[in-house]
Amino acid sequence: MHDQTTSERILESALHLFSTRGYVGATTKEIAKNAGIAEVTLFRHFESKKKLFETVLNSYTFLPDLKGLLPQVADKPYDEAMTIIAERFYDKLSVRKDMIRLVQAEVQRYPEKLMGTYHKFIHELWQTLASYFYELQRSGTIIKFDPEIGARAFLGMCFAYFSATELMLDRKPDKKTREETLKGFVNIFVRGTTA
Amino acid sequence: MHDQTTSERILESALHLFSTRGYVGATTKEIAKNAGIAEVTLFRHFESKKKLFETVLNSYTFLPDLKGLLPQVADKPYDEAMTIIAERFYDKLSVRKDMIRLVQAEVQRYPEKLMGTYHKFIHELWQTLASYFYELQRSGTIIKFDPEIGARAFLGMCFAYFSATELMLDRKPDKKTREETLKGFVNIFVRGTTA
DNA sequence: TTATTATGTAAGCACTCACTTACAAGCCAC
DNA sequence: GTGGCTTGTAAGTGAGTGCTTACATAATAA
Repeated sequence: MHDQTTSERILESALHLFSTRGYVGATTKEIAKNAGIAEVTLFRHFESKKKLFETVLNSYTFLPDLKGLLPQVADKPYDEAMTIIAERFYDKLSVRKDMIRLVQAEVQRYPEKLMGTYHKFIHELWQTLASYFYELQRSGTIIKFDPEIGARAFLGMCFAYFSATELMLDRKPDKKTREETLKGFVNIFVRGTTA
Repeated sequence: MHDQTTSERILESALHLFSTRGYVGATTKEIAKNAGIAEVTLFRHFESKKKLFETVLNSYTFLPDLKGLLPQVADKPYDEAMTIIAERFYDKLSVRKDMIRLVQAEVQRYPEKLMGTYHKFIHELWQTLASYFYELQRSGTIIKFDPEIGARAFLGMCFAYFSATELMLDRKPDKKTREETLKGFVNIFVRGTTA
């Protein structure tokens, strides 16, 4: 009947409700109901709402890692590689939509914990793409510029596009529109950086 | 003693607390205390917390308008104009930080109202910058590309930079770092679009 | 069978929060 | 001064909300 454990179902339900209603706005009763269990069962698995929230934070990541992606595109032409990066980055953000919303909404309330992991992840993202740029600069494929600023620029426009469409307006653009927009971003960026 | 009216003080306090604690997390008691008035006075000015919230939403804008800025830079060289736009855009976002946080956090709760205004404002932003690009394309200064996608790309990287530094990490970068980063964005974008 | 474990139902407790009511005090116009 | 107008203090109400306790039920393991 259930292929997930009760704890997993609670965590999933909690992530979704925390992300849409916020920490204070999500009630334990509703989290339980959404998970298909009784409220008291929730407290048998997690000693308090606060602990449940912290477990959610530790159970899911909210940013994609590019590390696994880069080796796959390293030997492709520059513009093709950047297109793949843009689309995969957007896809992975999309899958983690709930978690991203949660972090954005609660970063004010839990600065130590959230900002710590946020900082770590985002820094790694930039560094990874920056190191790719650095290689291309050494091989003379692209011009010299601060690789980290370049990485921020590129990931920034992709993130802002994701944020505007899926986080704020909350309607996914159709595949074609999305591909054309990202391709437009890539074209400008690639033209602006190719040697 | 007070150069603002009581209602204005309440609205200001409410904006700040709604934006940092969220709608549910901000209590009327704390809003009143922060405004330096008694809680009951708050309810004499606003019939409910919900009405107060809606009044806050209607009292402040959260996105800068570029319309006033463009005429001032229209006759400057392209790269110089874009630098000014980037910096002013960032500045104005920075001033409206509270309101932006509020919109991001509560867009899930008040989709009709917030998404309506959000959509309207951001669309106008894009359109304004896009029309500037369109002019430059006609005069042959920059290459042909979808002006709206270009506008989204440029404003997107600026917004993402603002969001990462001031909304999430919550520490303003020093002026020099900020200027260098934005200049780096502009360089890539301008090189990528100049004819 | 018997004991253990995971879950459900039901009731309730302590607390907070939005909001109200009643009354007093200061201020300003006339 | 008198009468409005605004604000403050104090007390309270009713509806959640996190969390607990007590007891029953079903499945599983010994």
